[in-house]
Amino acid sequence: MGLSARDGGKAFGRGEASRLASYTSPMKMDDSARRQELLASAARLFRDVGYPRATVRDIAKAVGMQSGSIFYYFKTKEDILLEVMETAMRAFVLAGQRALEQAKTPREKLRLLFAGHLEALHGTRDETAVVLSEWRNLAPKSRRRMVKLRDQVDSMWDEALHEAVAAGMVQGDVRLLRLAMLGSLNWSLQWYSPKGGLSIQDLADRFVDFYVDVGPAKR
Amino acid sequence: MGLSARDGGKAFGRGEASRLASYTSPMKMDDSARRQELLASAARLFRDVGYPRATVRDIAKAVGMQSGSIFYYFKTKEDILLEVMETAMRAFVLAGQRALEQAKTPREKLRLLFAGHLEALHGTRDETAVVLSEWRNLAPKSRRRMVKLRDQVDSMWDEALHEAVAAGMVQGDVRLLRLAMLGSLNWSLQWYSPKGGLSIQDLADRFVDFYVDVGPAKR
Amino acid sequence: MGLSARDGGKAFGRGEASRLASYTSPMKMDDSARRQELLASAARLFRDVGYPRATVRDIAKAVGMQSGSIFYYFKTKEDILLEVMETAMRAFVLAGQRALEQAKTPREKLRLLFAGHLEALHGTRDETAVVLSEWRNLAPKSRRRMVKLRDQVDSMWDEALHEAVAAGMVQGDVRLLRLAMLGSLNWSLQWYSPKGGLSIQDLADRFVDFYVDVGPAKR
Amino acid sequence: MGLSARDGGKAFGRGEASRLASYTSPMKMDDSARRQELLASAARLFRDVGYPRATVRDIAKAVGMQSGSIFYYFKTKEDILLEVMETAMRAFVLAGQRALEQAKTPREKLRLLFAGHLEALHGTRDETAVVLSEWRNLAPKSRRRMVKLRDQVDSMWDEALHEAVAAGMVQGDVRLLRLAMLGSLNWSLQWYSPKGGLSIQDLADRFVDFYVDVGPAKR
DNA sequence: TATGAATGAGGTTTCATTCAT
DNA sequence: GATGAATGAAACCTCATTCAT
Repeated sequence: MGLSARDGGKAFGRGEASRLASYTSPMKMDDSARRQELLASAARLFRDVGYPRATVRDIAKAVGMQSGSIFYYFKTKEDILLEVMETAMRAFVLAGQRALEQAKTPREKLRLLFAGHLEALHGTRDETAVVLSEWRNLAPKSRRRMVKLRDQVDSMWDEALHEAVAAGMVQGDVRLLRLAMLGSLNWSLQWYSPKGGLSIQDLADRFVDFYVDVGPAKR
Repeated sequence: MGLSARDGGKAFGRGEASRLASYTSPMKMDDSARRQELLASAARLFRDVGYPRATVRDIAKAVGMQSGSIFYYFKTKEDILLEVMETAMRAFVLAGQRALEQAKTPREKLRLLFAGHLEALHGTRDETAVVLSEWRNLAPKSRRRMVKLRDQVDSMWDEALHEAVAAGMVQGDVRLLRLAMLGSLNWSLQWYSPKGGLSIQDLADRFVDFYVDVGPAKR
Repeated sequence: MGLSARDGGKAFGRGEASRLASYTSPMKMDDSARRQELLASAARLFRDVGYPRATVRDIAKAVGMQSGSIFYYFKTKEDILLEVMETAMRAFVLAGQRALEQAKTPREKLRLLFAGHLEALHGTRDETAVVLSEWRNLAPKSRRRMVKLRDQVDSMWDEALHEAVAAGMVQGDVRLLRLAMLGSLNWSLQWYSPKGGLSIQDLADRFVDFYVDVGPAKR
Repeated sequence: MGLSARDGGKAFGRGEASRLASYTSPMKMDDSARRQELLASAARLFRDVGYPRATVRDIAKAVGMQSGSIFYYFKTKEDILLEVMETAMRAFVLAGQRALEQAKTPREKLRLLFAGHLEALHGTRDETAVVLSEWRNLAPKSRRRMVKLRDQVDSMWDEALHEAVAAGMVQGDVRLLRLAMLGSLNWSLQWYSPKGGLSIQDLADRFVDFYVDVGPAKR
C-alpha cells in the first residue's frame, strides 16, 4: 500500500540547539526563591500526609500557585521527592561530618553523632522526616542516587563505632550497632516532640547512655 | 509501642464500618476463607507498595476476584487496612504475653520480648510490617482503636523494663528505654533478611546485649 | 476476561494467580456491543478531526459514557487507534482477496482491486480513512504490526500487476505502478463524495482506464 | 489540487489575525530573519510530527528562543500554520507557472508539471509536505484562503490537461485525470526517498509514462 | 526584542466504589 | 457470593498564551 514513515517517532530535532547555559546566568532558576518555596511546601506535605497523598495541587496551592505552574520548576512530581530527599540526606551527611570534626574523644563522637542526627530529624526542615518514610516511592534510578548518599552517612557512623569498640566503650558488630542506634534515633520521629520537656541534647545523652557503658570515671 | 501522630489527618471516614464479627450475622462471612485470603493479599500488597499505591483491583486480582467483589467483604478499602493492622497489633500483643509468661528472669523476659517482636516482624505474615508504616493512612477513628492495642504492648514492655531496672540490668527512664529498643527492633524491617545468615534469635541476642550490661554471671 | 495476558506493567505480586481464561467465556468483552460502539465512535472522530484532537472525552460522550469508562475497554487511547487501524487494514486485505478470487482476467483483477479499494475507503465504515492519515500517531511497536498487514495488501497488488505487465496491459516497474495507483485511489479521500453523481464503480473504471491501455478488443 | 474537507471543523478562530505584511507596519518584522527561522522550524516540526503534536515550545527551542517570544512574531500557533501552508501553496503555484512557461509541447508540459510538483514536494523546504497533511487543522477562515491558492494550481493542471486531451495524448475527464495524477504525486510523500536511487526527474518520467500512451514513434 | 514566570483550561488516566443481575 | 459495567472525582501533566520587565 505504500505508507512508510520517515519520522522516527518521538525525538524530533535534527539540529536541536541545546542552547547555551551561558545566556541566562547558569542555574539561575535552580535556586530561585519560588523554587525553594515549592520544595519546602512539598517537604511539609510529604511529611504530613505522605508522598502519594500529597497532591501537586496542594503543594502549589500552599505557595499560591496553580498546579500547572509547578511543572515550570520540576519535570515530575517524583523529581520533587527526589530533590527533597537529597536535601535531607545531605543534611545528615553534613551533621555527621560536623560531629566527627568537632569531637575529640570517641565518646564525644558518638554523642555528637546522636545529637546531630536528632537535630537534623527534628529541626526546622521537614525534609529529613521525608527521607525516612518515602524511600519506597522513589523510582529505582532515584533510589540509586540516594543509596550513595546514605552510604556516606553509614560509613561515618562505622568509623566512629570502630573507634568506640577499640576503646572498649561498646562491644559487638559495628554494623549491627549502627543499625540498632539509627533505629532508635529514627524512631524518635514517631514520638518525640520538643514540647515534651526533653531537649534534643538531653535525648541524645540518654540514648548514648543506653548504648555506652558508663565508664569507670563516671561510675 | 510508640507510634504517635502529628499528622493532621484530612477528611476520611464515610459510614464507618460495623467492625466486629459479633455484630453482624455471626460467623457467616467474617472468617470465611475468601475473606482471609483477601486480608492476606492486602497485607502483602500494603507491605510491598504501601497502602495508597495498593489498589483494590490488585488486592482482588491476587485472589482471583474482580475488584467489585471486595466490597461484599469490606465496606471500604480503609476497613481492610484497619483490619490488617489490628491483626498485626494483636500478634504483637500475643508475642508480648507469651514472652512474659515463659520467661523466668528479668533478662529472659527482655530476651523473649526482643525475639518475639522480631519474629512477629519478620515471620510469615505481612501484617506486622504494615502496622509500622501505614499508621498515617488510618482515619482518626480507626487510629484510636489502634492506639489502645498499642498501649497494651507498651505496658508489657514497661513492666519488663521496670523489673530490669530494679534488677540493675539497665538504667534510665523506662519509657525512653522502651522507645529506644522498639526503634532498634522496628528499624530492622529496613534491612534484615533471614538470608543474611543471621537468625532472628541471634539478632535478638545481639540487640539485647547492646542494651543490657553483661552481668557478672556471664562475664 | 480473566487476567493473564499482556499487561507488562509494574507487576507486584509474587504468586500472582494468572487466572484461567476458562472461567468467563473467552473474549466475551472483546466484541461486546459497547466496545464496538466505542470503536466506531473513535473511528469517526479520528477521521473527522484527527487522532490528536479527538479527545477521549469526546469519544466517550458520543456513546453516552464518561471518559473514565473508556478505560474499562481499552488500556490506552493509542490502543483504540491501533485497533481502528487494524480493522481498516483488514478490510483492505479482504477487499484485495475478494478481488483476486472473483476476477477471471488480468484486467478484471485490476478493476476489482480498484473498486474494492475505493469501496473500502468510501463505504460506511470510517476506519479506512483513518488508516491513511494517522499512521504517524502510532507508537513504533504498533506501527510494526500495521506494516505486516500493509505488506499483505501490497503483495496482492503486485501479483495482479505482474500479470497485467505480462499480458502487456501496462508497462513499467510493478512497484512504481502500485504506488502510483494507490496514490490515485487514496487521494480520492480528499475529494470524492458519492453525492457527486459518480458511483464508486464508475470511478474505478475511469481510473483503471487511465492506467491501462484500452485493449484492441475495445478499440 | 484537490483538497477538500468533509471535516466539520469545530470551533476555532478567536480574533483572526491581521495577516498580510502590508497591513502592519510595513517591512518591519514581517520578513525578519528570526521570523523566517521560526517559520522554517515550524514547517519542519509540522512535517515531522504533525501540527497538533508540534509544540510552540519545540518550535521556539529549535531557533534558540523561549516559547513566549514566538508570540511577538505570530499572534497564534494557527497563524504559523497558515503562513507555512501559504508559502507551500505558493511554491506549488510557482512550480506550475514555470512548467507552463518553459514547456513547448503538451507532453513537455505534463512532464514539467509532474517534475515541478515532485521537486516542490521533496525539495529542501518542509512546507510543501505540510500543506498536504495539515489542512484539517486550519480554521475555516484560513481554509478559505488556502482554497483560492489551490484553485490556481488546479487550473494550471487543467489547462495542460485540456491540451493533452486535445492532442490525443490522454483521454478522459480532465478533472478526474488531474485528481488521479496529483494523487499519485502527493502519495510519493509516503514512500519516496532520494536515497533510493531514483531521481525526482526519473520518477516524474515514469509517472508520466503511466498516464500518457507512449506513441509508436514516441510521437 | 525577547525572557521568565505563570496561568488555566483541558488532556489522559487511575481508582474506589456502586449496583443490577 | 460474585461479576461486569460503569461512574465520577481527582490525579498528574501539557501547552498555548499572557504580560511585566
